[in-house]
Amino acid sequence: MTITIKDVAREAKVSVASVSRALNGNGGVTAATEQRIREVAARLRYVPHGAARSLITRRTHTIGALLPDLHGEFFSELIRGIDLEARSHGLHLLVSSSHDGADDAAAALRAMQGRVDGIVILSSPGVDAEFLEANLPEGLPSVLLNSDVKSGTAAVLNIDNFAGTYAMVRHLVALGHARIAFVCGPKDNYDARQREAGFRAAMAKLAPGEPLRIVSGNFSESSGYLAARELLAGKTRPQAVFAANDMMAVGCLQAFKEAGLAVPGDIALAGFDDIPIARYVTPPLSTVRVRIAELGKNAMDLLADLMDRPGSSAASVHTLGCDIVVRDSCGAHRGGAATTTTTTKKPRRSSSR
Amino acid sequence: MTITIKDVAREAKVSVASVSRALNGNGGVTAATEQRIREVAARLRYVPHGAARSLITRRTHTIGALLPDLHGEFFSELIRGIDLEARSHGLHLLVSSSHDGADDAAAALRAMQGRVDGIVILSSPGVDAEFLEANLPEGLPSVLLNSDVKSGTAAVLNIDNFAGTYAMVRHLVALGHARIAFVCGPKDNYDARQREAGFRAAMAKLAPGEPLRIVSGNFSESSGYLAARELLAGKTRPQAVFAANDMMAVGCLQAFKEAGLAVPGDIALAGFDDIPIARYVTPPLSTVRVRIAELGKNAMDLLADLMDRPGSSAASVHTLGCDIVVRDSCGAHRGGAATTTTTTKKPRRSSSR
DNA sequence: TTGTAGGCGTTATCAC
DNA sequence: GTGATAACGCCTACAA
Repeated sequence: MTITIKDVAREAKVSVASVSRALNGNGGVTAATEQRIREVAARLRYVPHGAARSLITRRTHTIGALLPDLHGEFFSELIRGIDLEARSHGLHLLVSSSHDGADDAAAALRAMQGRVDGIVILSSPGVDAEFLEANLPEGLPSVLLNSDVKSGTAAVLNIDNFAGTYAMVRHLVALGHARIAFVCGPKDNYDARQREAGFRAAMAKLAPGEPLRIVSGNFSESSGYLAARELLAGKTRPQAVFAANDMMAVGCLQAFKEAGLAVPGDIALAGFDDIPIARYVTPPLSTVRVRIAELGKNAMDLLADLMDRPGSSAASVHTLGCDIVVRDSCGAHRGGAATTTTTTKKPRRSSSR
Repeated sequence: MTITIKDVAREAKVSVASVSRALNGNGGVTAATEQRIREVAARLRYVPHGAARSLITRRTHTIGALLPDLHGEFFSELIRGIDLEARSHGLHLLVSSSHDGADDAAAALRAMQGRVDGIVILSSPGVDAEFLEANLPEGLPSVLLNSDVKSGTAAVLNIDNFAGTYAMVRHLVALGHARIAFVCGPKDNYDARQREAGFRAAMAKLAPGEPLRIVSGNFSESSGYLAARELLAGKTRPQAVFAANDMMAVGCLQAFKEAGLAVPGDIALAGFDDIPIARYVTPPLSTVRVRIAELGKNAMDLLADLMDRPGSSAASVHTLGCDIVVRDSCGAHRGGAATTTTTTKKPRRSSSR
């Protein structure tokens, strides 16, 4: 059937050991024999069997990505970023999406055993500290994304949701909008919680007198639509609405249009994520840009780092900053974009935040 | 280090054979011992080593996906579709994107040897019949997507670009637009070629007298913008513009707006793909919907089929139909949407088209 | 029912 | 420089 190293050895009249040496360029073989072996191998279209090689080498040259779902811009961009960087490290990518919560994720994690050299895990409701404690294979280098678990063994990389939200509120306030309402995301989502916290902190500091107006959504367009209707039904209409993600902002936009409100004339609007659609709605949506592909790239780099020096339980926390991108939806087109810098916190396990 | 079947065997005071039997549920082991073994395995957090198991089992429970790139809606939706169906077959997904052409793809294909049970290949310029002949591991079940190569060993699955374009032209003509211009895609892209062919055929049949107006683009938004400017610069302005994909249509839309033209009042516009953005531009874009996730699902099903009965060189050609979705950009909102049916051609290797 | 042993395809460690 | 041969972790005859 499929041809093995033995076939090459027989054909080239050498031992399998020599074939291995020649093909792996480890030296210890004459240029002449190496040449001959390479020719035979090429002629026979010999390709080493990955699993067999991994077994003895203890390396798969593959990293795993465990995601809750593959739906939407965020995930595809993230995978793209990871993949791009993985390639440049000479690594392959095994993706696994767990739709059905923690059990599913646990199974996926098990299946990765012996198939990957490291793993990137995007946190999701069921995937918390104790889950990882129980299911993460020991000694497997891993990077946690958008998670508040402080793992002793994994590196953690987060988006700076807090600073991003804060910056956007500052921008809105600077534009003269003090009565800002917030459409928050699902409570069990880490990013959503951070964004809401950022909003609360920013309002407390930047618009101290204003009563907090927060309505709940679930990151979906329709939930944004509903939230906007709820806001519009209130007695005092907000001057600006800040949605915790772009899709909800798009939903708000729809509701505003239906209500005959001009954006930003009658009401300003801002989102979070900067998904491609944000640029194409009318008016173009001001938002907080998350450089998702870069997040993936950084995660991969972090992982590669962990993989290079195994055992070094470099549990570290990193944060990727985000910019605010000003378009038309919150009025007063301005040039600059505030940028949150990327920071890295070293091992300190204290609960500093 | 990582714990193996031997550790479980020792701890449970049985042989490795019994552990294997117990854990794989093959029977031939007392309920009592199985119970004990399972407990020990759970306590030790034993997880079989994938590579080792694959080596003897000859199965990896993994399929590979070879894509030219991971950028854009199309790829992410495709992966999603594949992944979803792969999961339901109990298979994992190894993605590999080859950015640098054929050599890159060849390397990726080699690396998959022994790591996957089957493979889905999305065609790209360098990946043609002879490439596959040379690089596709023999006996590895494979499905080709959007490709015109008639492989003897692989199943082929295509979008019905031809019928989709044809249907859209019919719709435009029915709306009273006879002077339809076409913005085509890159010449080295299979889908692009098919769409142009569909347009030519449709125009010849449905608007016989009209001179053909075709300008070239490359599927990018900016190329669409440029193409529209070129069209507008001509002596007679077209009544409708049909872009070979949505991103180019979006570019056209921008150009029309800048030229002070109302869509669809002054000029109608249609695209192809139905990417999410299509719904959010103003006016919403009429387009030909490609059910990309379904394409991925079907590809996976085809592959699973091939994997089930190995050796059966069931080279077959399948086509996935597409609908036209009518929004506001081409005038006269109508309800229904023409649908191209999904067809399957059996083994016939003749060049029927 | 259970254990022993051989082999999957490769690399690594020895001898020669 | 080259060739046996022992791992790597697992499954599966075959024997007990």
